[in-house]
Amino acid sequence: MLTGNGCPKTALSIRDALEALEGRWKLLILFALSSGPKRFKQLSTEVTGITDKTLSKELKTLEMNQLINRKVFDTFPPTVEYSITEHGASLEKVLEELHYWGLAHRAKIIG
Amino acid sequence: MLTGNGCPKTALSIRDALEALEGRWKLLILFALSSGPKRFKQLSTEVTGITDKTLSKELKTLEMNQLINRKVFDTFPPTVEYSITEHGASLEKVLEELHYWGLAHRAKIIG
DNA sequence: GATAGTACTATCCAATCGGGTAGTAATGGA
DNA sequence: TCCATTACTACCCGATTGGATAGTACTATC
Repeated sequence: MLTGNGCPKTALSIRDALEALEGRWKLLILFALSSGPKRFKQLSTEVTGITDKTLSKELKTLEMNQLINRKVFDTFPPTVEYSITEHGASLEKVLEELHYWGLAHRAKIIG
Repeated sequence: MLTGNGCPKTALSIRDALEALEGRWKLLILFALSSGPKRFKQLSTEVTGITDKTLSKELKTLEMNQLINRKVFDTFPPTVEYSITEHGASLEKVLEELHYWGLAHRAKIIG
C-alpha cells in the first residue's frame, strides 16, 4: 500500500513536488548537474533533445525554486556556471527511485 | 551525490520513467487509486481540478502502460472500476520520496 | 577587417493541451 | 411521459508549449 493511502494531505505535498518539477526536463537537468557544475552549453548538449530556449526557461524556474545556483563570471564572451543546491540535491532519493522504476518499466513494458 | 553521477545510461532510465509519468495528473491518479479501487466519478472528484476529458485520457495511457486495470461491469448505467496493478504499485517508493520532498519544499520555498 | 566564441533573448509560427458544452445508451422511478 | 443515472466521446476554441532562426555584446585571433 502506498504512503498515506490516498490521504488528501499527502496528495497536497505530492502536488507541491510535482509543481516544482513539472515538465520532462527539470529532473533531467538536475540529474546532469548532480555530477558537478556545468555551463550552459554543456547542459544543452548533455540533456539530449532540449533547445536553448527551453533550457534557458527551465533553468530560470529551477533557480527560482532554489534547486540550482547560477554563477556569472565577468568574462567575454560570458561564462555562466550552474550548480545544484543542497535543496536540489535532496531530490537524490526521488531520482534514485525513478531510476530503478524506469529500469523495471523498460524491462516490463518497453521491452 | 546523485545516482550514477549523471551517467548517460542512468539518464535513459529516468527518461523512460518520466515518459510514462509525464503531466501533472498521472501520479496523483495513481496515488488516489493506492487506497483501493475507484470508479470514474469518484476519481474525478478526488483528483481535484482535473476535467472528465483529461481524466479519461490519462486513464487510457495509464492502462496502456499497465499501471492500472480497468474493469467494466455489465450494468446500466455503466459501471467501471479502476484499480492499481502490481506494476503501478511499485511506484510506491517514488510517491513516498516525492511526498517527503514536497513537504520539505513547501516548508522551505512556499512557506 | 572578418570571424569565432558564449549565453542567452526576440520573433514567428505550428502543434498540442485543455476547458466548456452537449450528447449517448438502457432502465427504473416519479 | 420525463428525468436521472454513469462513463464517457465529439466538437469548438482559446491558451500554452516548443521548435527554428536570427541577433547581440566584447574581445582576441587570423
